[in-house]
Amino acid sequence: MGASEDGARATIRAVAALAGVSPSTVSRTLNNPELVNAETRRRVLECAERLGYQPNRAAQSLVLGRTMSVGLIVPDIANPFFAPFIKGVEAYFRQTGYAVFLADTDEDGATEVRLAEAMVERADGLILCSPRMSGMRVRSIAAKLPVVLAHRLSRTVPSISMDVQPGIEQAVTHIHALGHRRCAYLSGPRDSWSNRQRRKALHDRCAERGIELVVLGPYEPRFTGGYRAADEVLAADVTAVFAYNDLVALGVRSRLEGRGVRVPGEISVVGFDDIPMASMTSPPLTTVAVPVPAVARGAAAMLLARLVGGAPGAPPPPPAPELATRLVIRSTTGPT
Amino acid sequence: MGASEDGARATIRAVAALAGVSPSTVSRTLNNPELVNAETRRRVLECAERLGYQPNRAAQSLVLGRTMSVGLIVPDIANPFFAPFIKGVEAYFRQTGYAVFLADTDEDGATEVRLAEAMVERADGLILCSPRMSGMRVRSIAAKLPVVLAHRLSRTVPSISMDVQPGIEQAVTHIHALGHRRCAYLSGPRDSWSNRQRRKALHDRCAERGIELVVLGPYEPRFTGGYRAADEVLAADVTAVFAYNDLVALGVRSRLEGRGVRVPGEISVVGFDDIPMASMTSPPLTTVAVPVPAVARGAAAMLLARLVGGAPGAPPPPPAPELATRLVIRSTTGPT
DNA sequence: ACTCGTACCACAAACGTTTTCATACTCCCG
DNA sequence: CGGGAGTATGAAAACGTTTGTGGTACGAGT
Repeated sequence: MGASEDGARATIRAVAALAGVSPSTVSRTLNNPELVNAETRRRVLECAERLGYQPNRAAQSLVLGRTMSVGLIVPDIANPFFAPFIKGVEAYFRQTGYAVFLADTDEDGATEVRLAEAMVERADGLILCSPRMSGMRVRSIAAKLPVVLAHRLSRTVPSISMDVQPGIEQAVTHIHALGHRRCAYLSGPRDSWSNRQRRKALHDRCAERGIELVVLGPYEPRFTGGYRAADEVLAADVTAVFAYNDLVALGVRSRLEGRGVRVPGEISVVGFDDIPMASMTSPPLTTVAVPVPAVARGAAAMLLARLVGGAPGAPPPPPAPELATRLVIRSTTGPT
Repeated sequence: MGASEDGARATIRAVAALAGVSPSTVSRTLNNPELVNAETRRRVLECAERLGYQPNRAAQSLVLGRTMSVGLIVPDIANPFFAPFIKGVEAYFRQTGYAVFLADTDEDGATEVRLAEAMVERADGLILCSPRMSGMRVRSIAAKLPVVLAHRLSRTVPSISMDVQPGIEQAVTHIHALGHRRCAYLSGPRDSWSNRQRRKALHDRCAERGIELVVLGPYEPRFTGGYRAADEVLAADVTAVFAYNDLVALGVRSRLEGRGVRVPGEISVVGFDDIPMASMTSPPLTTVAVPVPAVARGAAAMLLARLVGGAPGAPPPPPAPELATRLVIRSTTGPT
């Protein structure tokens, strides 16, 4: 770093003075190089380099009216389902010069709203991942800055989600083929859009095949939630359970085993998400895999498009085909 | 939300005009209320409320010279060890009005440096979690903005870490008591400070008790790393292994089981970190628990102190007593 | 030689705050 | 009744950029 730094950061004026030009010329060399003479450009660039000049972000933001950062709000960083999502979004924006603010709502709707409101001041755009807040709230926030919803679809706000149908179709077919006729769905948070999605799809597919589906819960979408669910599952007299997500599935399995119930011997368990852990436990979990990185990239791309393209028009594109879910059969499902 | 918003955000001038005062008075009402007349204050506040006025962050940053945001750089968000850390830091700063930028280095030293450099422009301070970069790099960055190191100790830069000794002491005692005399350490990333810490402590304690310690690796600190390690473990002819972290421990256990080796029947496994997953697998993992939330709070507090208190003096305080690690005995360790 | 065009650059305004300094008013005391 | 001490407010500078407007110099065309 061949910069001769005297503690204080170099301003544009300093490099202008050093190069013997005006600040505007420096600005232009940096932002519209083609507008300045080659020789001047060289000199300015050299001086900027020498002083280690970095434009002041605040000043830029002030005049340009944008902060070059975006917000990302997720329900729970500790939930392994969101890690690849966060990584995906971050990776995408890294190349674009945008920084991303991350916030964690602790699965709480009120916190979510507070955080989103706070983001309005600091970010140019916002990605709401699996938001819990009401559609009205979402619209109110979307009115203040570009928002895209991930893992939740909306007609009024650009949004992206995976297509839950194929995976659930496959799961129900699988369970039906194994001979199960009475199953349970362990539901997730009541205000979660994806919970409603999953429940409905499951309900429809089961009905089609004459499988009786009892809905249990809601349970908190963590390991401990599944733990709680297990006892209610045993009371419900079912031979297979679909869990809201893998964490819950893992929880049930663990508790079931603790109570001496064999999985899949006596009860089959199907998870949702296919988090890394799902393949690591023994027995590994049968689960519906979700193309999280694709959703993440999609969400990021949509937001970026709204950020650079001025037109707020263009209605949300339909879920792309690569966003389909699919069943991954491992070892927690077996014949009745 | 009784704001009458006409799309464009209200400026301080707008509320000044509405309240019939000068912008300076509005600014004072908001920042030094005691300096303005009670009646004026009431009126200004009301007008601000009515317009939904929110000070423009960029403008504030520009004049105040601070951005009210801090950076947090971690090696891997997907690693469950870091989730509570991130949450802890975020929760701490949430109350202080600072926002936190999160970045993920993908366990890569070069990426880490790049990200840290990028943070310099946008944040007032920086928390480097388990940094891989060289001490020189760290100092170079610390020269540009307040930095605190977490999970790595330094004499020149404020830093905080847990005390690894008690946990390792307990683990070695435990393993020794179970009759093991030849063990392996599955090392983590070569450039990781905590890896060196753990290896050294382990080495010393084992030597004291006449336990032979063979060091294997390095392995990448994930599940798959442990998978790879398992085969080398079998070749090393040991009866117990200490893994760099829980993910690796889980990986070995899984692969060992896959090769028909019973844990803890034939080989005992000790992890490190006590991530949530450690207690969920079967058998649950014996591991050295790390007080991550305490470290997170400590790091955040140290950074905040440097941010508000002007004096950069005060040398880093020694690790507080509550930051001790401790062994959690579960079911992956047993007698030889 | 004069004009016109082009290429390059400087000047200055603007972005929305905070804060210093000055001013006007009020009140109290001598 | 005049002056000094507060108290409350306004005017203006400053923070570091970007960008529109205008001016200068130079070459070419008539």
